[in-house]
Amino acid sequence: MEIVKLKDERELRAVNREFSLGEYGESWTKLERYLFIEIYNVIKDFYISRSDENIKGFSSESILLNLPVNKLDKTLFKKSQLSRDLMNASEGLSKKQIVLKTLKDDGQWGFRFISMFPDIGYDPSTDKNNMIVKIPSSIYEQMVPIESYCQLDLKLLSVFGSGNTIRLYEIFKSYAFKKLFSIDFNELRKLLGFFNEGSYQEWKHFNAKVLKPAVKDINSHKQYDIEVFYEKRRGLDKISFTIKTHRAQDLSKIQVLNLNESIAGSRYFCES
DNA sequence: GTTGAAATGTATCTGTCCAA
DNA sequence: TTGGACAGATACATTTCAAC
Repeated sequence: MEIVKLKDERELRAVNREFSLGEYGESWTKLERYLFIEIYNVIKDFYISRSDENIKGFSSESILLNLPVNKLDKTLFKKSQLSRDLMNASEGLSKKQIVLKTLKDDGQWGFRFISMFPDIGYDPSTDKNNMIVKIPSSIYEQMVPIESYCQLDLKLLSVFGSGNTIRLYEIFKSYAFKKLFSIDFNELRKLLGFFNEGSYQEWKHFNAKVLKPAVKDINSHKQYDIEVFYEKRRGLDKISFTIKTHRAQDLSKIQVLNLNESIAGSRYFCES
């Protein structure tokens, strides 16, 4: 695993804590996660009125955005293989979907499959500086409730060894403002997606294979962000977590944008 | 305080999957 | 083909807690 060098400047990303990349699909490569975060960042900047320079179009149906290729963190790509890595990660993202399933008492299944990035591309002959990403409204609407945002350390997301750690880091960060919070074992399994899969039904297995290694991983980088302590009393389902923040983050810059307001310098297409 | 059962923690092994 | 990550099972050690 890559060792993070101690630097003062950390790059933070605000991510809606109700909308986790850890929940959708089991296998995300690091580059797919990274591109997801960068796409997310463009949308977040737009919705908090920080920047709309990368928004090509916006309607009630979808949002179309530019992802500047030259601003991507080159250290995450293989040398001289940026374009190929980018294509592979984009292809991976194009296959990601949100799956919503419900089972009624009478045995009937309800379902909805939504592609997260139905149109993602890069055409250097047209625009060599930007990738184009189109996101349906049903996806980006899940991204925008600003009051639910928490700030994630981008470097940490790229360094964590497993998806379990990333998802738990997101969960811990979303509760970090509380300092102390409790959650039932099965509720935590649901958040991690294990409940539906039926995995880790016993606490000792869950603790040994998921929680403990993830907390150890997160705490090994505590100087950049948070340190996690937890306790589960015998016979109780409740797990008590204490989150210690070692590096304060500035939340004051995040503001809520009223979507009914007109956007200054609007170049967006409106729904007909 | 002692005891013993139950719960929990830890170490280790096997098998699977995936990327290099 | 190989090595690493991970899930799951098992055996054994340790801790907890209620009953006495």
